[in-house]
Amino acid sequence: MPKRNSKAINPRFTIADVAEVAGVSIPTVSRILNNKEYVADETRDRVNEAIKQLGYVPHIQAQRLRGGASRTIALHYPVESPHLLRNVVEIPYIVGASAAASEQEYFLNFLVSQLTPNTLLNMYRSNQVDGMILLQVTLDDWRVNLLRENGYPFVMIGRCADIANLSFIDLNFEAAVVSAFDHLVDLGHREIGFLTYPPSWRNSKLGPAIRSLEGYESALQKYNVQPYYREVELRGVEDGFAATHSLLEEFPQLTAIITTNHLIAAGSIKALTQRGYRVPEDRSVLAIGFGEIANGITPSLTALEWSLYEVSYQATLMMTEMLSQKDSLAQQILVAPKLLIRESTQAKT
Amino acid sequence: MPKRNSKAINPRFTIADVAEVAGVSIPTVSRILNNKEYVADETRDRVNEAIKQLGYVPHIQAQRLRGGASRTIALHYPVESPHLLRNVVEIPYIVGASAAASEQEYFLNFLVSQLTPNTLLNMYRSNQVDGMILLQVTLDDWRVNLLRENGYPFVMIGRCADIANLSFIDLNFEAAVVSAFDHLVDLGHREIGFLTYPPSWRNSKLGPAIRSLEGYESALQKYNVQPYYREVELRGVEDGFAATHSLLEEFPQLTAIITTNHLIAAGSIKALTQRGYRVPEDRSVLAIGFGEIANGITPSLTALEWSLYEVSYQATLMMTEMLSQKDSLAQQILVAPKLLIRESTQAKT
DNA sequence: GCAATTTCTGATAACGTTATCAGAAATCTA
DNA sequence: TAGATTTCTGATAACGTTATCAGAAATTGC
Repeated sequence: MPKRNSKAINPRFTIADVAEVAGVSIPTVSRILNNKEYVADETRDRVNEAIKQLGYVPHIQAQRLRGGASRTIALHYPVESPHLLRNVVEIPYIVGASAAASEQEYFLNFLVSQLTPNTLLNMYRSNQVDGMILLQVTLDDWRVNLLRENGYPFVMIGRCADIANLSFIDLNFEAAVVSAFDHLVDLGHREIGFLTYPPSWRNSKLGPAIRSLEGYESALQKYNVQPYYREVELRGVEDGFAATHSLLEEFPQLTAIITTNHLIAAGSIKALTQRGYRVPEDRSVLAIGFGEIANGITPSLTALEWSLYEVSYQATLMMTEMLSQKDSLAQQILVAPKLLIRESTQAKT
Repeated sequence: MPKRNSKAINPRFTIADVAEVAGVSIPTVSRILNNKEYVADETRDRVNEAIKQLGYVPHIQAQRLRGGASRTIALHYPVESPHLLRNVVEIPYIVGASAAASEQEYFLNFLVSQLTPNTLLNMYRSNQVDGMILLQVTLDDWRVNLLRENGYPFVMIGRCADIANLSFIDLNFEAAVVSAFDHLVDLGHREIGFLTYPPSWRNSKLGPAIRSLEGYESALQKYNVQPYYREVELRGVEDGFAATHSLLEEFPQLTAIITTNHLIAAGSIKALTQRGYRVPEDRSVLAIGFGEIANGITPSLTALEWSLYEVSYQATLMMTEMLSQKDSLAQQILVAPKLLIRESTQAKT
């Protein structure tokens, strides 16, 4: 038995130990580990036996030092105040990415910190990551510009304005808003209120905010209906509650409300109830978004929903494919939401 | 300007390039990078200038190969079917761990896959991680046993039965259940139903299930009240809905319900409403758990809540401390929940 | 049966960093 | 001022792996 690493309680064997036990040279062991050709069956068996006997596992940093790639992908979710993070809907993003990364034999680093341009570039320069998946992409996102300029691989969940040659997977918010109107107009509603993303999102050019409004414009034209809308902060139920009151104060004729967030919808329902309306008998509420909350609300929420797990799973596959085939073309995918009819919408009486 | 790495679009400079530009030797650059003593100020300035000029960043795999540690912590959250994962409450666990890891200059790998004993050990053996944070720890958890036997560092969120010399941070479920009774008995309730974790959790000896029941026993004794309880699956609102109906069918005298999950509480409220009770005027509902949903439910949920962000932040600090000081003692922390009085409980009339 | 080819194996160098050591230069001590 | 000490720097080796090359052994071709 070769000498053990005295620093650790448990032995850490190296390729040299395996070679010694099997009575071969180090490169021969390496060849067998990497399934190279030209190895005699008898030798292979003997080496594999030694590997098994020692419980040998290659030192991953050494492999990467020689090999170049770090086989690590980072998922960057920029959060200003992580400890205040309360909206809990995005975990499927992380789980989906983690699952896909594992399957492709990559590691997934999850990053919530605010990055500076330098720390972002250093992620690549230090070989810490091979590629990144960016969440919360704005229309003019400095991360995208910087990585594009420097030729570092990345995939967006969401997208920026200039998407030439960039890979992304995005939720189709335009289609979502139009579908929301489709459903409600089908049910006979014509006076429809819309609670959309806050001005801050629009000002920082976040995709959902911008494209929801574009979808809203299309829907208004398509059905020749009047605009009734508010831009709402997404901090929680209270914001939906206040905005719905404000909207109905000005436009009491509304018979349905569309929100871009489930909690906001919960606030709408609260406000409508307080004003003496029953949901869905008197007024309908339709949410665009995601999250288990849809079932927790009374009445449960009819919603246009996306599977965030699928989205980030796909994004991660796009990333690993991009890394394995250097010259692959940019992939651009838009995902339409699914209409899940629950209890909060009903035909206009 | 030294030669560039022709493989990359962008240059990757090494310590040798810096040394050449600054006109010093490689070890001198290394010394400056690592803030070692005995470097002339003039030399230091010249080298820093070169580093800045080249945008040099150390190759992280090379550092780790030489240094031994990988400065990576993995957060293991075992999920049987990741794509089916719907309960979205645990994201603060990930965010908290990620934030703490960044601050301590560690990387956080998030793992959802089911691990085998071998893959778990190989995480350490291959130097992929220095330590792990384990979620969903059972009372007799094979991961704990294996890592303990092999002397690999880990921290539990939750805990197993034999905690001698192990570090963990756990939610104090016993105290939570007792506090729940404190609050309701204070309000005059005596006939209190309890919806607790499913039998499967109890059978696989998951801590919350076991210790909630222990807290339940204490509370029953403390207030000399009768037990009325159901073990409930936690798939969603429907489970709470059905269990509450079942419980009230048998014990119509109940005036309050305690649940161990916010969605289950939402189901309880639905069932109570359907049976003609107003919440909180006629019946009270109190949840033990976490998540923004508490505000989304109508009426909003009075609850005993934990900050999962804080919990995983602390767990990660425990891990990094353990890694930096070899012989530190095991830390064991129990966190009591905070009572947040919202709308769903009220004095018995 | 001898050259040409294929199969197999090991020496050596390299990846980019840090640790160790030794020697040179500068400073201090008496 | 000579010796001792401190400050500074560079040569060299090492971390654990993979790639390249060359040479030995086995197989093939004519």
